Amino acid sequence: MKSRPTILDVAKQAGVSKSTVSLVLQGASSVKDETRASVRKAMAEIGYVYNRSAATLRSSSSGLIGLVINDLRNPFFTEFAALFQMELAQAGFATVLANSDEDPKLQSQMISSLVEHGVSGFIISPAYGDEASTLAVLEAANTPTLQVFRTLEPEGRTFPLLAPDYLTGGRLAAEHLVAQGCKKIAFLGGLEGRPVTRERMAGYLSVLEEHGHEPLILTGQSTRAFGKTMAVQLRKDHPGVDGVICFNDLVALGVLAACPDLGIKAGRELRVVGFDDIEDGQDSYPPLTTVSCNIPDFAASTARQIVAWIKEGKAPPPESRSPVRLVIRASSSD
Amino acid sequence: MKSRPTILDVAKQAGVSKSTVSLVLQGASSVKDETRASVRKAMAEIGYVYNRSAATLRSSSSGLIGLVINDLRNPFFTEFAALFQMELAQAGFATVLANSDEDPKLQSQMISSLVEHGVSGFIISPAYGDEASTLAVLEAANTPTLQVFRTLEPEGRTFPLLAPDYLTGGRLAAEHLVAQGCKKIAFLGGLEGRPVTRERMAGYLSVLEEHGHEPLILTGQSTRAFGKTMAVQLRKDHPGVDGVICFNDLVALGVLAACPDLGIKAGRELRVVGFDDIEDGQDSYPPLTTVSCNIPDFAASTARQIVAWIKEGKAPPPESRSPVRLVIRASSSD
DNA sequence: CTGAAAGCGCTTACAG
DNA sequence: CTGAAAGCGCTTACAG
Repeated sequence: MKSRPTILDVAKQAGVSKSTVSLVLQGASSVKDETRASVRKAMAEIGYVYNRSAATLRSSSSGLIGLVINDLRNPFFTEFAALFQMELAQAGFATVLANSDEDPKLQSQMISSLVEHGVSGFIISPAYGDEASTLAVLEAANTPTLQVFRTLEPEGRTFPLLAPDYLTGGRLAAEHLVAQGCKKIAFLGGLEGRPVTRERMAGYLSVLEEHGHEPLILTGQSTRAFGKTMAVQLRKDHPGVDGVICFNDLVALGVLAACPDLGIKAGRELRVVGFDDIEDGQDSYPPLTTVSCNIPDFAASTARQIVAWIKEGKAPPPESRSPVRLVIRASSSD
Repeated sequence: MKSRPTILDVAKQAGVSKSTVSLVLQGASSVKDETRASVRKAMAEIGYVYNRSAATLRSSSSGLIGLVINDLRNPFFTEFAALFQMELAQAGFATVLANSDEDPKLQSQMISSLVEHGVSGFIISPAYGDEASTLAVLEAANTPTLQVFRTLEPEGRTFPLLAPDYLTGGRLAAEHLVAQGCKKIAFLGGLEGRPVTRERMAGYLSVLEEHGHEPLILTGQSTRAFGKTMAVQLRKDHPGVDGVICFNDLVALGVLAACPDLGIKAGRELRVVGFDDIEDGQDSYPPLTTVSCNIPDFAASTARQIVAWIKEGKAPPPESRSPVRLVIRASSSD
């Protein structure tokens, strides 16, 4: 492992001073094209590799962005993470990943580690619990920080929140089921009392009230397994239910998977709507009607905003909501 | 944004020299317990944050590991990435993520960027194509590099490969279907000629030959959509097929999703086996029989090996295969 | 067990 | 447009 060439080596090779090399590296417009070219050529010749640690130390900007996700195994977050990382790479930033796995202790630890690495910004879809400590670490970091999808601060906002318009999503889903003629519509999944659950549910509740329908709410884990269990329970305890709005697609896919064994025709006897529009829903049986949050746009917009904040100091507004839309498939309209 | 305290500030606060602070930071055993305690206390008092860029510059070890994945949206890889990241965090390393999205150009670019950030090691599940250029960038990095799941170097090995024993997996799947009484077993999905496809298929082929069965191979994309299409095509062109081994679970889930509309009873008339054991397969209808690669163990072992290589210079053997096992569920044994 | 000094590879003013 | 000098915050020998 011989040590890598430095800008001094490049300078020598190109016959200029190291300042000039540094300027070329930073893309400064003040360097003559000719000089720039010869510097670039020298770099290629000796296999120069930019050392960001050195640059970071001097300029205190690492080009690293910390992405902290509460549950990376949920395809919804994965899709976001993958797209966000790629957007960021385009803008010249690398993404340091941390999966907090819904564990606030782990979350604080990982954030601290990212701070040591000098990340220039944070994107966090936070795990709930021990909010004060997480917020304290983040605040101490004193670096642009965006909350996405969820917030640790239901009241007031230290860190701007970017989230889909969950409430409208809940409304769209409920209106659709009412329009399909459903008489008894249940809301399934979502942890009680969480802001996201509350918002999605609020949309559902307001529509039901407008139409004089009785609501039925069964909160719980947001997993396939919970969806399966609930399908069984609905059949047993609430046979009248003819439509369900699920907290997310995983729950909905669980419901759909349980239907055949229960002899329920999903999409006819039981109309099912999910939330998130993960890829799996396109190929389930039957294909899943769902509220799409348009993750590709959301990821691109998140990347743009954190980069703008870092580069130009423009903090986004305390809260922005991105549009959602209903994607109608056979699970609700057979 | 006032600048952060440095070890000098800590030293002043604690009344020791900055070397001592540095030694405490590194956990050197030569520092008196009492001194160590007072240094730690000083750090807490003034809110000191370790600056890794500075440490990296001097010691040329960043504590960053680059994870380059060909398709992060595939749940199989996501699960690996999430678990690997968490293992690594335990060992004091942060994970920088790059999704190459099966694009070799992007892959080279992202690797270069990670090299600039001074990653101490690479884990790569490579995208195929333009192998020479990817390998060149990696080689120039001159840092511990492990290939996982796939290799860019079918012959010889510059970078050790860690992969599940795909061949045995293919055999287990085929033997199981033969034991279930299947007479005509097809192999679905996997891109033609890729090493991973070849290995899984080889296991299948050898078992079929042992039993005097005719093989039927339909390669293609490894997606749910492909599985759905193939189910239709099987019904039309190869109605005799009573068992399928799919390249991965996504293909298998696609086949299962298509069965109801085709009037096929999956698990009886058509026995389906997948590969990977992603979570979704537990809750599909019917639950999916599959070859498990035991990702939690695999991720932990990968983390251990890269850390050992970095810290102790122990490179793993050129190739190691981890055990697989068949998980039998209703999709093949109703 | 602790201190003083040098240096990692850049960027940043400041001259010219 | 280019050079010489200082400094970012650590770690690393080397003395004591």
